[in-house]
Amino acid sequence: MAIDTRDRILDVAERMFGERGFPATSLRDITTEAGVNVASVNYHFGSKEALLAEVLERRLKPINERRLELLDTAEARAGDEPPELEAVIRAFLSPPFHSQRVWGEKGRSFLRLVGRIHSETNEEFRSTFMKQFDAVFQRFTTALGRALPNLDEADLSWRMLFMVGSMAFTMSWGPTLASRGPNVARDPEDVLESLVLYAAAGMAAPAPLGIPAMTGTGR
Amino acid sequence: MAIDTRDRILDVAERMFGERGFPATSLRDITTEAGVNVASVNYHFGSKEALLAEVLERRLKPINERRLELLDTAEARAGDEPPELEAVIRAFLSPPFHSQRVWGEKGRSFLRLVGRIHSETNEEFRSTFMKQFDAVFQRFTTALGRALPNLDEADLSWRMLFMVGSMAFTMSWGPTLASRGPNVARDPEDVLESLVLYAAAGMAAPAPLGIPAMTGTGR
DNA sequence: GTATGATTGAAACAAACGTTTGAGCAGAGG
DNA sequence: CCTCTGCTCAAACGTTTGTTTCAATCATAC
Repeated sequence: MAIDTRDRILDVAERMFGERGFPATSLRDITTEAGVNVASVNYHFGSKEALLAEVLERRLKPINERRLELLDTAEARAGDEPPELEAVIRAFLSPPFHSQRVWGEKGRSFLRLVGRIHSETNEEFRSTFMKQFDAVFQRFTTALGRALPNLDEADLSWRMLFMVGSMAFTMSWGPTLASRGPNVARDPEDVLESLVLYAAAGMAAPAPLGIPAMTGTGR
Repeated sequence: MAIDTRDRILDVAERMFGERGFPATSLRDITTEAGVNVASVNYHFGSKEALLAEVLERRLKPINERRLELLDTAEARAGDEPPELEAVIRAFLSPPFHSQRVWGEKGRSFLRLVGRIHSETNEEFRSTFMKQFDAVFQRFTTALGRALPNLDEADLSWRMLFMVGSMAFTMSWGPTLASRGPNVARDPEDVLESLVLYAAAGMAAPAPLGIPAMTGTGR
């Protein structure tokens, strides 16, 4: 019957992990809904954690590749100059939101899952998982540092944390907020626009404390 | 022996929920570390979920009260004018960070827990839990709307989501980031300053799309 | 047609979970 | 003295967890 058991499991797992969270979803929940046997998870993936890893990688790999692509073009367009701040931010934020469009409902629950990953897996899983992002973070930190020369390493790191935070939180809570009613509901593409504007303005805020290196945009 | 079993359980639960997450922490983990019997949790709190609720309320109640206090003074200081944007934001963000100072290590793991709450409890728990925040959100949304008259309801809601996202994420990941080394480590009070600056700039960003009601970068 | 290797099925596994039980203990009030 | 109340304890409760087992089934190549 099953056209492809593997994919059926991946799809259902993605949705359920996103809706209920990883620890709260049992393998039997998944396999029952997918109409496959419990054993097939361990047969195809090895373990529940390995299933999660595969669910993530399947979607995240193209997202991160796209991020680097967009950053490449932004940097190429700037030539020797520092890349444009908003372009860098957009290169980082837009791929996951754009994927939401492409993947429809599936993509949406995946985004909620990504928003949750940071908080509901154990440390060792995260660290092995985060290696996928090392190259991405490295490149974007460098690019942001060039676009914002008045910020030191600490400022950059913390502001990137702020940005990733709004992104992750928006991914997991956006659907909930949007269900509040037509007054606040927004097209994902518009949410992205808002987020890019917000992050760009936040990034460009004057450096804190009394560490002005190039004090630019004063009040 | 136990001076106060209740408090011992609360303290250990707070730390472990913060470190490992709620679903990943078993009652036996908690009671073993606290040196008390497993049954005492159900005796004193009724259930594991009720324990979590009490852990949260114990710290969150004074935080939210303090938020409203600070907002009161900010609005009083402004008289009939809209309150100052940065003051409103600071009123919202500073109490949890300040509590980190007061409570030391305990407060820190609590902040991590708060950052996680949004993603690792089931929907019904969250909705009953979120009622504590309704009044706070209401007041702050109104205040922000007065300080930023060029934003409509949707803009305000989403930007508040962005702000809460950076806050929650910083709470749960700040300690990890700070452990990266002295180049990025920062005093909690300084992180708060960065976050306030970032959020204030993001909030004050021009309204997105083509919905300018009062177009302008500020007042 | 039959052999072969990949996949699925029902059932069982041990371990861990949150919760409950009921006996036992301490101290205060009468 | 006894009794009552608040609390702790070891043990067991019934589920559910992720994982394993092994026979049955499938598709494909010989």
